[in-house]
Amino acid sequence: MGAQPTVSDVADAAGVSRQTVSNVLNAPELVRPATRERVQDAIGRLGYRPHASARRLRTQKSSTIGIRLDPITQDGISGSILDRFLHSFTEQADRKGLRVLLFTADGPDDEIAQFRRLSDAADVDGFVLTSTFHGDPRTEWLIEHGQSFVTFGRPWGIDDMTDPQHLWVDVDGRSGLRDATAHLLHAGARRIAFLGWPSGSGTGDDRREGWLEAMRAAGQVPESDLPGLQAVAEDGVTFGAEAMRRLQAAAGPDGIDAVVCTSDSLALGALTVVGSRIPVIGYDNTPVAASLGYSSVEQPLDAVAAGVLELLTGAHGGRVRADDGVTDPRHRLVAPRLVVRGGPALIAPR
Amino acid sequence: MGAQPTVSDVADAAGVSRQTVSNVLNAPELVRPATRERVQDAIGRLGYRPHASARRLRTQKSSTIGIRLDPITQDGISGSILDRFLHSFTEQADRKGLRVLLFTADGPDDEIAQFRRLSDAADVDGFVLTSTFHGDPRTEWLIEHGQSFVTFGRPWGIDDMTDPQHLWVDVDGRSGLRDATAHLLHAGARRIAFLGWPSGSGTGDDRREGWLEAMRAAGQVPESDLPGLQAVAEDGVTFGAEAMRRLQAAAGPDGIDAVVCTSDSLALGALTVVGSRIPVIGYDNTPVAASLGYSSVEQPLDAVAAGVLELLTGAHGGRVRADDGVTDPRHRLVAPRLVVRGGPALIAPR
DNA sequence: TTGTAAGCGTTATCAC
DNA sequence: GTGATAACGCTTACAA
Repeated sequence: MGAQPTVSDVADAAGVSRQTVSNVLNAPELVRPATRERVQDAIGRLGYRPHASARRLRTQKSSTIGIRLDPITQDGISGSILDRFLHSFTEQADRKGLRVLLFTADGPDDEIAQFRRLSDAADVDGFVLTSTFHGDPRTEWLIEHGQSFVTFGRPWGIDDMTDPQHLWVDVDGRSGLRDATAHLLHAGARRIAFLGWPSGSGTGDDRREGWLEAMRAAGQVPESDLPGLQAVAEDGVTFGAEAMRRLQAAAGPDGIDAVVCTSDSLALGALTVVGSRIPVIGYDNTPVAASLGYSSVEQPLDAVAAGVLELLTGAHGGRVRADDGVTDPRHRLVAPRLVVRGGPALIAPR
Repeated sequence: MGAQPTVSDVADAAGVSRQTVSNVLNAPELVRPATRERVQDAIGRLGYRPHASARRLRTQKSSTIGIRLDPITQDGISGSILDRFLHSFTEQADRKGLRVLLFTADGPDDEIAQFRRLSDAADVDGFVLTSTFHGDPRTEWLIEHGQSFVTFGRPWGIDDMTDPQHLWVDVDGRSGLRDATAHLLHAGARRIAFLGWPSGSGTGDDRREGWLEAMRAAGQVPESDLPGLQAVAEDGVTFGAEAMRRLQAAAGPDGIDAVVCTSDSLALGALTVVGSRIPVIGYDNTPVAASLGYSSVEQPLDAVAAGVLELLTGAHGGRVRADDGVTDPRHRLVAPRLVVRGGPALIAPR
């Protein structure tokens, strides 16, 4: 390895000044083609690479995005969703010359402490937040402290959704569940149940709306029956199973023709109860849904990552944009896609 | 927010020189308590935080570890294992003042290109590699180029395992499967089958050895029957199901009492075939195993992360160590733990 | 114990 | 178009 060559070394090797080397790198058009070539050649020969920290110090830009790793969940199977987003985001960020720095935090307050730490130390130029929730204190702090950030997930407060300072990208869960429900209706199902999270979670309520809309549009079930076709549970396979049993008990003589869920975990729980007797559609299209063969609504994470990045850097790419100059739309709502599968693999009975 | 204060600002505020401020931060014992306190006070008042890039430039240390995000797998459910490791690693690294930088790569060659990019730019001081495999070109490159690194996973080449330049931490999969098999034997099972990956994968062969050892130690099944109690398949739920069927077909009249697998994906596949008729034990203790309630061998990822970090930084913590001065054991083999569960939730038949 | 001076590798400013 | 000079914020000799 030996010491890495510096601009000076390249300059000497090419017979030019340090400055010219820098220009070749950062403003090639200012440099005469012949010289440029000579410098490029020296760069290649010496294997020169700019020293990232030096450049960051000088330019006062870290070209680094901070992102918190979600806490690991116990009873869910959807951990891989952030994983996939992260993968896609890292890959795309890399192509724009941005690095992704990880951190962890115990709860929102700790996360805010981390924001402060990382931004004060000029370690990052901006943040990506995931799992936004109702009355999220994190975005407030970030706005107040002039930090660039984009959230994967809408702000769920009353007016927050149109706050020009809050850039966000989200998946249109409502349309996802509308599509899932419509698909089942089209396949002949009438009484389609909804299995979701307790209300108040924003995301969950939104998805529930999609089911409601589709059910009302179809008009196959009287409005008065709709409440009985819903059950809520915390996310998790066991909770899903439990809620499914409640649903069956409450369904009355007509029963249930199909189920749509707000997560693959709930769907899997439901499936452990109903098996392949009735179709169950999940949400997130996790590997588990794919493996077991049940339908699920897929979030287009590549598109989400691209949107987040675009909002963060400005459409033209490059470095993280300053606060001002935001002229593009400030949020993106991307449509999910229903992945239809035959039905779950059968786990043979005892 | 305004500009961040610098050492000079703190020095002025405390009525000392820049140098003294730096000493308070990096060598407090050199500074008289009274002055130290005055400086600390000014730091607190101004909210001073050292500029990370400036410090890194000066010290020629990035205090950053690079880690590649595994490619996302299609048919597997174990993606979350790296996820959990990453979480634990990031958290522990953070406590030692190390940052974790992410990158992605398409295959080993591309990953090596990334190594070069990140190390040439002095963006990272070292790497953590996951998913090592037979004849892994990555470690060779890293050694050759004097880069610090630790692998999660043993080197599987002939002599590589004792290569003093290759630090590694791994989970003792052999003992994991030995325990799993022993547990089943203890519970009364005799003919225990092994469902694993095609030989050559190091990790898989090692785990298979554990099963073999336990079976031979028990002596309940004649040696000549053992080959018939094995099936191999690529990792994945559907592959696992298929292999399980082959296993049943080949088992002969005595059948199979239980199955141990090299992954939760294979185990789930097997379960879709045998249901709860016979016990199946997986590997990785993924959320899916927990949710569905089948037993699995858990990798102690916190311990692995701690080991990796320790090897990377030296037992005393702090910064990433230089190449020389490695006196501690150069690898850690940590024992996994069998998590016993009642049996899989039943997916009702059609 | 504290202060002075130099330099880490880069880029921005301004002469030439 | 190219080159000297300064500065980004920090740490580390070395001198006081």
